[in-house]
Amino acid sequence: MKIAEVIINTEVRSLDRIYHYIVPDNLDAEIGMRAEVPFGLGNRTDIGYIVGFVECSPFDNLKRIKKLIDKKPVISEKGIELARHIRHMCLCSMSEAFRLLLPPRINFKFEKIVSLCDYASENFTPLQNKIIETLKSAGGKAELKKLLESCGIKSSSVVTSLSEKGIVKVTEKAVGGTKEIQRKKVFLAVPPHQAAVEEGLGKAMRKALDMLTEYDSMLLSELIEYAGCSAASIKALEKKGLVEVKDVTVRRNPIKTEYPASKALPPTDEQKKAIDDLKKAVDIGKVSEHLLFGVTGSGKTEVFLQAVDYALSKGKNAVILVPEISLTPQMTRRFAERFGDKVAVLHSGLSLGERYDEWQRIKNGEVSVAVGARSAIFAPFENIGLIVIDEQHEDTYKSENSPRYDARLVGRFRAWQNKCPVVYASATPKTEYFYSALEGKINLIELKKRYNNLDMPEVIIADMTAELAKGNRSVYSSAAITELKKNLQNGEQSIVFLNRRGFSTFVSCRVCGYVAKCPNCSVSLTYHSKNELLKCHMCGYTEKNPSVCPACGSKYIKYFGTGTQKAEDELYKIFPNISVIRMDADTTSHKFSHERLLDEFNDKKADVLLGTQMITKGLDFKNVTLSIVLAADTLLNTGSYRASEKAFSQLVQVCGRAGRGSKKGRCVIQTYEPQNKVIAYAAKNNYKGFFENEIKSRMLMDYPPFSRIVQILITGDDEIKTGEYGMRAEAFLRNLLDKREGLCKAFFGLSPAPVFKIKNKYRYRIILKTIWDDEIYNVLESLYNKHIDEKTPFTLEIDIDTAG
DNA sequence: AGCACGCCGACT
DNA sequence: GTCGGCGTGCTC
Repeated sequence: MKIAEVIINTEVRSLDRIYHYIVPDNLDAEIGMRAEVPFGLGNRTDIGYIVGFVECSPFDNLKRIKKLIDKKPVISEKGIELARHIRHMCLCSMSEAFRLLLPPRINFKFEKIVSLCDYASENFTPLQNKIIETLKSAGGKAELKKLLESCGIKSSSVVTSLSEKGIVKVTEKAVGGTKEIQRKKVFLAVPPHQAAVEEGLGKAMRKALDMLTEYDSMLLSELIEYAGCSAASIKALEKKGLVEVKDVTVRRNPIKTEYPASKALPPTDEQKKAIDDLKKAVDIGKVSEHLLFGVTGSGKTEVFLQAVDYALSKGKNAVILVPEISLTPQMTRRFAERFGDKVAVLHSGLSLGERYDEWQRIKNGEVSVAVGARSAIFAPFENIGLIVIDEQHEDTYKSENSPRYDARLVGRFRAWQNKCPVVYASATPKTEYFYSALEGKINLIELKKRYNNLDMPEVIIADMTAELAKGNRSVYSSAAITELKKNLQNGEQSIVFLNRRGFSTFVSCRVCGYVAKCPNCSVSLTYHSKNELLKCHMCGYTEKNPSVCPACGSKYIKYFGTGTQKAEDELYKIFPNISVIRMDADTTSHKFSHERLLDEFNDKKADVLLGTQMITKGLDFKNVTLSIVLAADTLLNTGSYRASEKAFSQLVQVCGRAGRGSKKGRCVIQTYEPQNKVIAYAAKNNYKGFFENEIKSRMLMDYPPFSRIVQILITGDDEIKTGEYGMRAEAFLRNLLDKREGLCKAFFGLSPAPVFKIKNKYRYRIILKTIWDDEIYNVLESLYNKHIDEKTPFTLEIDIDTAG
């Protein structure tokens, strides 16, 4: 008898184990297929993943698989092995891990439908009567959950009793699955000039219409959000015949395939060595790790392209990860130019249908290269010859929601499975990785020269304390102003970069000190000038910007902080004729506005591009010769042990934006701390100097890679009870650690998390520092399993700083 | 989670 | 007695 080992697809962690099912003779079950199986006392139908077969089972009364969902396995055996690995590393369930390996929404659920049968009148209990009456008024059919809800009944035993008597019938219906999502889209129904002169519209309607004129068509939900109007306003516009609302399937073409084919460029000596190293690693048929350490503009992409080309020539596939693909269309473009329709693109900007299609193309072997963001590391290739992780220092490689996997570590595991090389590339590698490279655990490949031997930009550090002493109270240093003036005269473009952290815009009252705070989270609300709203960055709560102080009634309530807005205003004050494009969360909330603003800047429609983090990412403007960093010190001192590393990499990145064309670039870094070592090393683009300094301080402070930092986050609705549960978890953990001498180096017991309340949940944390050893995973697994077993109303999340 | 089983108070 | 609420324990 053939017995299948099955993992039930469920959110419930306590069901995360193998169940045995008899495979009926007529079914061709294979490992990696999904099946419909009866589960639980009521034998409800659930989806199960077949992960193996056994000859006999210690359980009697095995149930039988009902039917197979897939004709071919959706997950390979290597995929199952990968899921097990993810489960261990991320402390998640198998079905959560499987979800990462599959396109979104391919699984569905079964709903129970109750339908009324013909029956002879009987004496019914009041509740039974209520059910029958409700069913009658619903047309004889209703979904079980909704039926019980509308009758105000909590247990389903009444329905069971009716079903046993044959008065109702309970059936199952599959719901969900890979259906395209239909969304409402608003189109302009009249020519733009007519829309512009249309009269008799309210303020909200006018704004919505103007916005629509600008973009031609927008999703209804987006239009409502960005125009700050209501659905009623749009309805009114529709009634007037000015706009049309249609249902559309959201779909965009991921790659415009008409790119002209590109050929391999002749590599420089350094590039050639790098390419040869990787080719050898592909040939050797063993797992290997490489750190491609190359300054900006050293031609790393060309190295990837030629190494990938080689892997493909050996009949293998390749995976290329970029930090955030919607910000780096260049990468997709260059791969599409070189490999044409052999490339699949995967990222969050794709519609469900597109993602499903791309996944299928990979699975069916129609493509051999996958380029994408974090989740593309799960591209369902069977035979990988090369994995590339570009800009490997970026935080986006670690997932922020559960399962919190690190794509770099997943890449390493897949490289091990596929016996192939994995390449981490960066101009400013993560400290742990560079350390590993120096230790010889990772092969270090250096690209020291910039392509075409471009000079690195000249960097000026402006001491803002001295500026202040000289009486300059402006946001801009005199050096910045001088350099900007030069650029304006020469018709060259400039970039002004602000760190979001130093420039938040919260609203407060000058009279009583009231600060607008989120009612659900312990953070201040942020002001958005676009739609005059206050928004919470944690939970998305919004309210109207108050005109008088809600606490004291004063009119002197203003938004605070020198935001991007202020930096822009000051530019206009100093240079009245300057044209500036401002890019921040405020001006780019619309999906396409980001690309549009960048295109405008690229077309030289503005002198200055001013913005936050988002303007530093992989942009390549040839005419930019000056970049200015405001308040560089706010990048430091963030309290995280990774602050220096992050600040360094951002400063280097901003400097690198200047002088990518034929002209030499300049960069002005403004700071109140001009003697700061991190800034000094960044100014000289001296990574190795920075690294030496950083690794010493990491060793001194016992931070990674010399230790592991673990954070345990406990959240719950009730402030006191959550704290109490946290104390119990802490005691349990301490006990576990006591049994393993030498594992834990430091234990910081339960304390409120930095943001104590998010979405009305109270948050506590425990932090530990342990030795660099995998044993900690076992300890945390025990803690986690105990938490699951206890079935409390609290959540316990564990974050192991795995990078390294 | 979802479902059954079993215990117990309320109500005919 | 019977109905139905609620706590407990299991799911191959």
